[in-house]
Amino acid sequence: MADTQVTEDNKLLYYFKKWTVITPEDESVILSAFEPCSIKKKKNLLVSGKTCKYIYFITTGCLRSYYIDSKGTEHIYQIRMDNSWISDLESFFTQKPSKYNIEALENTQMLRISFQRLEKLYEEVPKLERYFRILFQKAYINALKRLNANMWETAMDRYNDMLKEHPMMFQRVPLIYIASYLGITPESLSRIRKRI
Amino acid sequence: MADTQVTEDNKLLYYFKKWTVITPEDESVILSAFEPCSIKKKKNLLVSGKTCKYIYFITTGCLRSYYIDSKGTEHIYQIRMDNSWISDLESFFTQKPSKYNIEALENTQMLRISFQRLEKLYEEVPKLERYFRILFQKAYINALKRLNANMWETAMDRYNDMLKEHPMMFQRVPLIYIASYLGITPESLSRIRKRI
DNA sequence: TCCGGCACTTGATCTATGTTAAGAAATAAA
DNA sequence: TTTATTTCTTAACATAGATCAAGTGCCGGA
Repeated sequence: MADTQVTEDNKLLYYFKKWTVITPEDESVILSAFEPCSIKKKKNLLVSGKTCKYIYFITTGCLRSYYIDSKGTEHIYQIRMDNSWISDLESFFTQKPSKYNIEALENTQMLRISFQRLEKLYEEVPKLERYFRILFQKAYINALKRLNANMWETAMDRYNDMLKEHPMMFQRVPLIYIASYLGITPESLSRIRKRI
Repeated sequence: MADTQVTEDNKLLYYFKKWTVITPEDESVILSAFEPCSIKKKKNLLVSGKTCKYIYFITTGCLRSYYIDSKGTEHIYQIRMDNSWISDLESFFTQKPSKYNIEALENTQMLRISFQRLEKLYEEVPKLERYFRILFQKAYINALKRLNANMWETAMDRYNDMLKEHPMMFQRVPLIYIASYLGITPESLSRIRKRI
């Protein structure tokens, strides 16, 4: 178990170090700010109406975030797997109730940090502002790409792009969720797959 | 003219100060890093194939960024007016050729900073990392909202949302551009407007 | 090991939006 | 003021993807 712990922590630091300089002293400050947590498959990490208290770095596992529209239909806007972040950022940063749900698609291990603790951590390790600045820059650019694809490309093109860029997802995530993430119905996705 | 200059600069600093602490010494460092520039209506700030060398803070004016698909159709992904930033961030941060064009819809005044100069400025005024971290956080959240709206709401709902959130745009931007920004054709927008 | 529900597929029909084409209104240019 | 160009509207028709409905296969829990 102790060994597993170390591996998880190293991956978090590994990503921090990709974009900013972290001293050995910073490392222990950072590690102590995050707390490990885990969730079983099909359980909820966040429920609509509650405030999102944490951002989570997924060490291993898979989660989806979605909202339920006025007709009761679920719409998935994120699917995240190992070594990425998940949260409802709007709720997290405003500390107001969320419209979204986050559910585990697999048993999942994470490292989490609360809003207050993160604000304190930015003061203790200002270099982290740089890491998160670059993280959000990239996330923003990706969101715009996905937006363009959804507005101007066919569902089939989006499906093929996803096959190329996230082949692992098709191994681990049911097609009904991938369909919703692509902005189409499971029936349409099924027809698209038949055509190939 | 000198007076105009001061007003412009104050607005830039005003936005920086909203989210981070800027000392008087920092102020002059920041102001000297940005260079004023302007562009006439219908002229291009960025042409597809060229690398985007600057990010621009619009002091007054209006610009659109768009790309041209394989069929030759223009698709607008950003319309920006006074006191906001415009650039092709992907090209800017990677310093590789852009797929996008940026064109002035009005005579526009801006403050610009190059990639190298911005990197240097981050070192001179590390607090700016915080400002841009928060800026990109918000931009990312907005991009996801726009994505959700485009995937799951009707064109009419998106039009009404835009009327509410950006009423000024309808005064200053032709409907053909707003239609493209909303992800529909001018004909569809025209029909939507007739129904109201 | 059997059952019940979830995941996936297929077909028929429907609908929002796109496409094509044309003309009116508004704005810019001459 | 006249002309040219861009913006906006309207109508007829086309289509991608949604909806509704039904059926198959599979996995996990009693």
